[in-house]
Amino acid sequence: MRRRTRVDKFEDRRRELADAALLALADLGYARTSLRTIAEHTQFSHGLLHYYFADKVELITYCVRRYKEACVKRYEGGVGGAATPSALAEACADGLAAALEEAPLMHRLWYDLRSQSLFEEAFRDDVAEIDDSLQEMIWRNVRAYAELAEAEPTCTPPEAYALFDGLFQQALQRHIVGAEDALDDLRRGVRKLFPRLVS
Amino acid sequence: MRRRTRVDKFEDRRRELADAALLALADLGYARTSLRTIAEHTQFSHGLLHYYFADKVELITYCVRRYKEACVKRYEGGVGGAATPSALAEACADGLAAALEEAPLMHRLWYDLRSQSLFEEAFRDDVAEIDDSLQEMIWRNVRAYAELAEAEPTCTPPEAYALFDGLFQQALQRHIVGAEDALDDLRRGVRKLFPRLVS
DNA sequence: CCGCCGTTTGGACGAATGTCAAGATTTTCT
DNA sequence: AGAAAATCTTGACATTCGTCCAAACGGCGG
Repeated sequence: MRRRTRVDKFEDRRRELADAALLALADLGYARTSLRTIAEHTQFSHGLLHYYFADKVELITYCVRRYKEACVKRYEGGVGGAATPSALAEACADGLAAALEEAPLMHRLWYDLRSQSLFEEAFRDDVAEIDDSLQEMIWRNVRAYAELAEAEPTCTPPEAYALFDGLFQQALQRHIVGAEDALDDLRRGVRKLFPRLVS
Repeated sequence: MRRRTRVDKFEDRRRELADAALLALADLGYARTSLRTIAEHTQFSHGLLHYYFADKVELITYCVRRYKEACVKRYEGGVGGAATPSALAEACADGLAAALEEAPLMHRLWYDLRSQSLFEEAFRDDVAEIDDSLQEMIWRNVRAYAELAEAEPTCTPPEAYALFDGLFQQALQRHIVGAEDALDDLRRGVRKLFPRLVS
């Protein structure tokens, strides 16, 4: 009982600090975010970060894992109630576009961290896990589309994920620089992609 | 005449320093590359960098432009002598896979810089230019494929680029972490993508 | 040979960084 | 209430960063 509350409080504060760190990272990007700027996004001083995290790498990796939690929670609902193939494609397209519109800075951070993981091995495992769960999410949709269309997928799960991710990343780029048709183009591109991936 | 040689020497040295900087950036990534580490990749001292470049941003942007030069030069040749659609697709697939295998660290740097451009506005214009030329390169191939197949492209140039880029980026990720089938999967993915993009 | 001018060096600067520890403060338990 | 444990602040440290500058180097025309 007592032990429970103690570790729980500790973990709660870790989460709180990580969430603040994620906001700072989303604002400035990995390269420009220091521990002190992270602390400025909280109500605490910078020294506290080293009470809850051994060093900067542990903090960042914890942030990445936390981001992943929110990510899979968001997408695991999936698009269940679609009766026709095109309805499913449209629902998926709207979902991706909504995700982009809702939190573009978080997705920008995701691509930043994924790039960083190619240089910093400490991030690779967590980033790979997130990539896997995103790939699963995409594949569930492709498989569901194929079933509704009474066809078979003509691509592998990594292939499908790469294609969808390419569309999403480009849309994010254009959305961030202010292109107003980025979201619509993303929706259109996603809708058109589904039929290209089944027999 | 004399003036020519002076400015030429100046520009030559700028190029030389930028090339060394690109090697350092490819090694360490943007976030971890300082002016002193760049200087260590040259035969000169760190002070010299400020003789040839006003500040770090100007150096990096110059590097990005220089990278672009090499990029477009490499791809502008294109795949001219293909008689059948599948031959063209295979040539393009081999070209992209070869580019990845030949200089994976440079491509890693490209994706790093593209991510940075989402945070640092100073890089955006140069990055956008490179993206445009890559998009053109992809579109030339898609159009050529459509002609050989006596069909019409069913996608826009940005769409095509996004899809190819998604495949390439994933292949790069997997290649860098040591996946041995990354190159083969990239070739297969590219070959299969062409027929999906024409009527 | 000297003096000039473009080049290069190496050190210095202030600011910012990650890390750490000692002390102050708050919470918790008896 | 008082002791013990936790949480948090504060200031300091050694480095490293981008930037700047005075001095030294080197080739070339006079």
